[in-house]
Amino acid sequence: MTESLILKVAINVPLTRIFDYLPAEDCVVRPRPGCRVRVPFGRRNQIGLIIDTAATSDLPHAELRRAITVLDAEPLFDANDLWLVRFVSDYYQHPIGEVVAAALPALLRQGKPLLPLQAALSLTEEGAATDAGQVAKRAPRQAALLHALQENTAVPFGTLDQKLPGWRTQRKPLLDKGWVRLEQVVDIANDRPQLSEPRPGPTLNPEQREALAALTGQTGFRTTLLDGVTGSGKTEVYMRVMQEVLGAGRQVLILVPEIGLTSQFVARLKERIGITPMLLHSGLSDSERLLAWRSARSGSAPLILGTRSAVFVPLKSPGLIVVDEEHDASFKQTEGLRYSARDVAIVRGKHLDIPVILGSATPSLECLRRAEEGAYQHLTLTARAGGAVPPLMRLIDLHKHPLEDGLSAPLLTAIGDHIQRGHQALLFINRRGFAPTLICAECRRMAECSRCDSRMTVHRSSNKLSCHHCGASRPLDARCHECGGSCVPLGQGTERIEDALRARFPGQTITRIDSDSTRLKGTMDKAFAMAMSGEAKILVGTQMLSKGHHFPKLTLVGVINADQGLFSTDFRGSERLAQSLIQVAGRAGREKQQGEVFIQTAFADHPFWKELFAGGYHQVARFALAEREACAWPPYSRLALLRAASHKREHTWAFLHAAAASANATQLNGVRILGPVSAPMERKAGRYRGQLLLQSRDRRVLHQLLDILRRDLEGHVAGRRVRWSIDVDPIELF
DNA sequence: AGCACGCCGACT
DNA sequence: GTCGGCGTGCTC
Repeated sequence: MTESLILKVAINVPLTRIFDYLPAEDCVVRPRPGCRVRVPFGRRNQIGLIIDTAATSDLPHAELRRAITVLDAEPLFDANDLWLVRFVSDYYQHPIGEVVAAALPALLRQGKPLLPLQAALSLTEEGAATDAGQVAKRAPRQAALLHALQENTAVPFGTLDQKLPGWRTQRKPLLDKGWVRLEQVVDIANDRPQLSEPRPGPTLNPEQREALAALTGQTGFRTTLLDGVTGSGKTEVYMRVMQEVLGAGRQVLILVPEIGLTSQFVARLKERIGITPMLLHSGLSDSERLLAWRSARSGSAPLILGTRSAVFVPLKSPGLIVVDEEHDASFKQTEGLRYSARDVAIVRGKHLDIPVILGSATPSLECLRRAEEGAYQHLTLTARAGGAVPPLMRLIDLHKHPLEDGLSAPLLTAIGDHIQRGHQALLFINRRGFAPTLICAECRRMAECSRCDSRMTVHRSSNKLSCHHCGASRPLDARCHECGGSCVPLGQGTERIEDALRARFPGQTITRIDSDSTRLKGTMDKAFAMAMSGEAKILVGTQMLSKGHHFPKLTLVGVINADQGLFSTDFRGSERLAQSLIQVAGRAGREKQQGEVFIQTAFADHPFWKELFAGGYHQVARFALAEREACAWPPYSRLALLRAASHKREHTWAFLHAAAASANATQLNGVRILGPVSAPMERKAGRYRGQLLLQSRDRRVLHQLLDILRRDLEGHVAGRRVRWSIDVDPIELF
């Protein structure tokens, strides 16, 4: 009889192909799609995932090798999960094996069992026949162990540790007597959800009630954009919808941009819904991650809260996906598999036929546009809960108010006022370190990174120059390398602003929060605790401070420098700037106190400010959308970016020209091929970088081109000398 | 990615 | 005479 079963296996290698195998010889476990298999691959063994089974292979039978073993009795991924893996691989032009790897916890990737085996002890027949009472006279502790084993077939070591501390010393004697034997049992981990008493929620305002009404009773797929200003009670609306879904016995998956935002969400869910969500993020150990993944898959976790990669977690009975802070760039992975968790969530929701809710105070233009088209349900919350008033925003024109150490007089006065009233002030500056660069006072040469086309940042706490692009660092130059002149720091960073504030507000507690000050474990929690309690009077920080956190005593926000955002080379510049300003402004004054926001700019007559002050974020968004439509930028077109980097500039260019030629040769209508061009910071970490931008109004044509282009490039010799990647729906163009 | 094969430079 | 450099090729 001819062999008829072929396994289509995804292997974690950067190859687009799926590999065909014959089933293992000793087919104890039936190989089914979604199960892992150990297979011979080249000269080594690899763990792969069976994506599909088939009757035939494109390869002659003789060239197929046989799988070694099937590792899972039950598939890890069901048909829907496998569909998603394939979709993501196709859409993002990424090897399917690497997509599987992104979707699996590390331990499963390494071939560990889904349910870990635990060492256990059980009685032998001899042991069972032994009279424990007799033994107790001479060896009471041995008898106690025998007794503990009496009831069960096999008792895991962990259980014995709890029931009979010190039992381990009796293990060897009993083994020697042949009364007990060692076994391996499946560890039935305690993955029941932690339940607590839910607290009733606040009374909803009319807008919230309306939003809730539009969301309830809906089980099929629909994407809803919940567009609500900071403090409008979006979370309360989510939670009511979640309660409904959970009540129907289905699971809820919540995605948040960063680990830092999970803890407060956890607290609220625990309090309001009475379920401690299962966490799934990069801060977990491998075994914690596996546990969380497993309970999502088995359905024992009703509520799963995770960051980006949690979008792939298998769910037994999915009922709802919520993406909080939908606009946040962290949802897009910027290396390797460059997926957008928000977009994958929507596609997954559609495939599973369940609702997806996207929440934001500053929705991405992509989502606003989809809502405008009617593709998404658009629900708006404009009223702040508890009658809070929106913060007062004002511009400080730096031509009228010169800077002293980065701070203008009106801002300094405001800081003084607010802290005198017992409130807090937050100074926002998107540059960590002491100063953006070091300059020679004589010849005006700036300290440059030797591996990148960039300046090095001055860090005073460590007395070093460091490059924020490649991580290189060296001691501060005392004298200019060129002319021997003395060097001075140029510009402002968080450290320098902190220093300036200390000099001006002596005796006040000032806390700096950026990735340098919070690097040590525990320092971040401590800094945030000081900020929350109001103990710290002045907070200085980067983006880190602006996301999600609620500081009850904060009434003043100062934006030190908004101008880099005004002249961004990226077409998303104004969207980004508006988002980060609104997000940071949202930190000011939540309860009864009205907040104030001061923005320092040297370009007070830039049209951006007129839009922002006239109509807030949504006005900026309207203008930006009109601009994008005129230039056919997303969301009015789709983009894909081919990036390349190599140590030799000519290799990068040769590759990109070959790529452009290949793209042109497809003769596909409706795709614009822009470039190749070099990246604005051409050299980074010693590599010369360049790119080719592909743009089309028709997603399908763009993908047709990408399919061809990728295949061409994979076979091209020029591709072997460079690092290249395709970024579908890039969010950073340069 | 890994791993082997292969063909040219400085060393026990 | 070899050890080892990384270019090239291949993985069902």
